Amino acid sequence: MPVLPEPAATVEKVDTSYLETLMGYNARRAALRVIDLFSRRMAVYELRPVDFSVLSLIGHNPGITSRQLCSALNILPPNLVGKISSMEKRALLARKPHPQDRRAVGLHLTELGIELMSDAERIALDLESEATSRLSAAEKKTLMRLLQKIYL
Amino acid sequence: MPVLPEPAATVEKVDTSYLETLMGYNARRAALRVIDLFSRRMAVYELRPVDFSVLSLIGHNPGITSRQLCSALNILPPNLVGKISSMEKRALLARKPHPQDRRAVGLHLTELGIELMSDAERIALDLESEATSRLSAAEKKTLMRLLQKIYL
DNA sequence: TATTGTTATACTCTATAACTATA
DNA sequence: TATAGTTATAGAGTATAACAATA
Repeated sequence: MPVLPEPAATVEKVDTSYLETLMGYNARRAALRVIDLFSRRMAVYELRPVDFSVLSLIGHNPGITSRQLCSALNILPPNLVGKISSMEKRALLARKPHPQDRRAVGLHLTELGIELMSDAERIALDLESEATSRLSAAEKKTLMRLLQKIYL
Repeated sequence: MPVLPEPAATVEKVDTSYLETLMGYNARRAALRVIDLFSRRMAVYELRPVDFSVLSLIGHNPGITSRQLCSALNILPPNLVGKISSMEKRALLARKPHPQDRRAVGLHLTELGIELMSDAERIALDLESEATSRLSAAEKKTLMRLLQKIYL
């Protein structure tokens, strides 16, 4: 009977089953997948995911302040400043004096901003259904609801 | 009859309902929530989420190569080099010559690495159940399955 | 020729401290 | 004294190009 050589430690197929039991791992991988697709599709509009969220919230909440945006989107004020001024330079949004508080600034979409977001929201809808193409309508609804139970 | 002044555009409560219809938004917010918790709990071990994934895959796949790690975790080779050498300096992992391919390096956990990951995986389990405390066991299982249908 | 691992490097994202003007 | 917005800056994450050694 021949003596088999000690098998060398090599990995044929990587076993990821443990990581796949962790919610953090699954949520991160899924989020990155959708966001990568989003970034590629929105590149023509030069809108990153957070830019899109900011413009969308301004569009649906005319007069919203920077502070309110930061709270709603969980971003820090210093990191919003550059985005706002950049999008103001692109004439996508306008800053107006806040009627009650002279420290604050009310944010509004311009006509150009409204048009761009109209296109962008249509693109977003397409890319979302592409990213979730393997889920049924009921599964999508369930997934959204369960995700919101985590972060809301 | 008094003429009411034109109401100023101020936002009382921010309406986020549109964003909450987007999978990308929900997945990103939920992932960031779990990962923030993870980062804070793992700070004592100086393990970031990706470091944990790397050590975990090495632990469950002794002899795995950098290239295999990059493919499995969707990270780029140049961004793994620093992590590997840093964790080698901390004596958490060892690099051994690959038995068949002299270009490659097989990665293995040290005794110290095994002990640290044993603790870390226990912490991870705790923090995961904290992050998903509002979900039933069945909901957790469903959520994992649906997330995997997006990225796997 | 193609692949593994690596260096250098640039760009983006995120975080903290400190300032100003208003409340 | 506290808050809205801002500046400066440091650190972490992510991307591409190019190289040496080996397949």
